[in-house]
Amino acid sequence: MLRSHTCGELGIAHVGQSVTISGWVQGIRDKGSLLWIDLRDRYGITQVTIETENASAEIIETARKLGREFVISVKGKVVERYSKSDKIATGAIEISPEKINILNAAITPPFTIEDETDGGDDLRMKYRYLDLRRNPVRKNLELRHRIAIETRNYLDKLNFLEVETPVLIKSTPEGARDFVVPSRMNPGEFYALPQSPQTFKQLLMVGGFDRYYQIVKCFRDEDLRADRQPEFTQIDCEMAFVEQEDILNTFEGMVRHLFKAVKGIDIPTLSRMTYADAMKYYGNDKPDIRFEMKFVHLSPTLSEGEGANTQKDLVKGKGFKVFDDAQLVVGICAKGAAEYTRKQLDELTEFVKRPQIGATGLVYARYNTDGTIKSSVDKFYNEEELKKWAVAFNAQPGDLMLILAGEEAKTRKALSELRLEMGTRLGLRDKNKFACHWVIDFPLLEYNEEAKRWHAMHHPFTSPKPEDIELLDSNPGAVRANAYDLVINGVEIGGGSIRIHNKALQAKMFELLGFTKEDAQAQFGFLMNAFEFGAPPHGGIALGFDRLCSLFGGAEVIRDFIAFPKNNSGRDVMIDSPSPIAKEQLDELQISLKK
RNA sequence: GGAUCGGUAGUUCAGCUGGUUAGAAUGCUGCCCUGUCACGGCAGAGGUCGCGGGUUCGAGUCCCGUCCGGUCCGCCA
Repeated sequence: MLRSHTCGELGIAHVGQSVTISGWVQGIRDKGSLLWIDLRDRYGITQVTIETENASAEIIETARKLGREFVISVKGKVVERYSKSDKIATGAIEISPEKINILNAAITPPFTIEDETDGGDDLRMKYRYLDLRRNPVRKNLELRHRIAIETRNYLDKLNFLEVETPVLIKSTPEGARDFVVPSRMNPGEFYALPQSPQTFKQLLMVGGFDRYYQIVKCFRDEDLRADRQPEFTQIDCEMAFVEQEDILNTFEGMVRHLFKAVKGIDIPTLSRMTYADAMKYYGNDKPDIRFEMKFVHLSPTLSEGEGANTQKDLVKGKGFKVFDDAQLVVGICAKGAAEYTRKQLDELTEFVKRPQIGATGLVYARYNTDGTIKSSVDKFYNEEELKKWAVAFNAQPGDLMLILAGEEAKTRKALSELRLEMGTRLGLRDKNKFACHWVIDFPLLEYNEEAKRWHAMHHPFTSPKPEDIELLDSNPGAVRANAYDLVINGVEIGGGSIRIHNKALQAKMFELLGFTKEDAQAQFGFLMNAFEFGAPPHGGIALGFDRLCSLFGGAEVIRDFIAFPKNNSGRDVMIDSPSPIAKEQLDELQISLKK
């Protein structure tokens, strides 16, 4: 060993001992006759002190040659410091060196290796191995490790087996785009990298492994985001002989265990919300319930029908065309925001009018602290009518009502964005506060306008609720699935379903999704065949591991919780991939490139 | 595929309405300094203003195109 101790463990108890420590030069402070070297490794920083009066010429010469990030080892005595530091764990001692070895010189790094680095994201990605030396990045990976260990601990105790599934699998038409891998031995044919081990874990259930899990890489060739990488990690789980309730309880237990074991936080029992309510009250299938600010409907909703409840209609027929023509008029009440200035309200209007949000405008009504109500539509609604709004919003003096109108789906989505924006502005989205819940009863199918056909909302193996099966032919969009999402702080952390384990029902699903019998057989015959050999009822869930880590770490970007992440364009700027391959390789694979 | 913000010293940024020699901080180099720990002091080096074209007497600044990066929409069963 090139060290007897790490740079983080020496303290006053070691004074007088002869030790060897190794690490990187964090910095040097040269005061002429006194010179300090901060030596850093994964575990901490230890100060090496050289008094030029007493030190050998060799040591002084070596020390003055050092630069940042040189790798050195220092043999010397632990001595108590003359002036101690309480900023670092080893601040009470320093090393008086007898010998300094330069193990490797280093050129000046392009950014500072400090907690608050001066490096931009791009540079840090290019020199990721330097970025990894920084405390914040290291701590994120330590957190990731801890979450993985605790996940395994929890699942192992419950008899789950970690089983590896193949990475070279088969491309399927459903879902995300596949990354594909050409097969040299099978010219013209391709493997696909798994979007998830979905079918394999179901086959493990058929194979009698009634409790499976895997912390596993998944691959999706879709456009990226701050919380999406082309390769990402899932905690993938499946159980046999269970119903939805069992899955929810088991993984609620896991989430609570992780919060307790990793962060020391006791999470209350997870609440549940139906998909329909999530959309109705939050305009979003993954509501952030750290704060209320539920949607308030000022006109009957589409599902309730035109004029179904005229008493509820507080806005129509007063000559305000925007509301009269709207399919939906819906708003939120921002507590205590009545004092928003014109400028702030204009900002909010601009916010909802951004093309990504897509609202055409924003109506506001201030419930002033003097009890009067001032709205942007006073021309159409008198004080008495506005008071009725306030009642509907349950608004108090000092509150601000924000209202959007328009086509239902678009308006809900826009108001959802506005709600989150207001939550942020009002400081209601504390990253140290965690609100976990289940969204259940997702629709089985959603209609894809572009492809003019039904798509599986979760995936094609999801079972419909038995009581809704009769609707499969008459009203496919109304069929609910035994599908559920785990949502934490408005982030979709996981999702799963009870699967179909019956060949006939699975065949029916494929038919609904527009597969011919032949296509279904060719793509998923192996699964349907397996179902004929005694498939147990089963279901499962998959949790986004990277997202879970970033959530625990209080970040929204998952990149810094991955040792070697890719950028927004799916590139690894450190190794510069993807990259062209040699003509010989292409030839061997029987691949020719389009010009 | 689309929206939007950015690209100026090794790095992070400033640079207004187009106008003299493009600045600051930090890092780097040299010298001084006996208790620093974001050490301090003095001096110095360091620039194809992403790239191409255009407007203009004159472009870091305006226009067009392009490349790269961030965030978002579409997409992500």
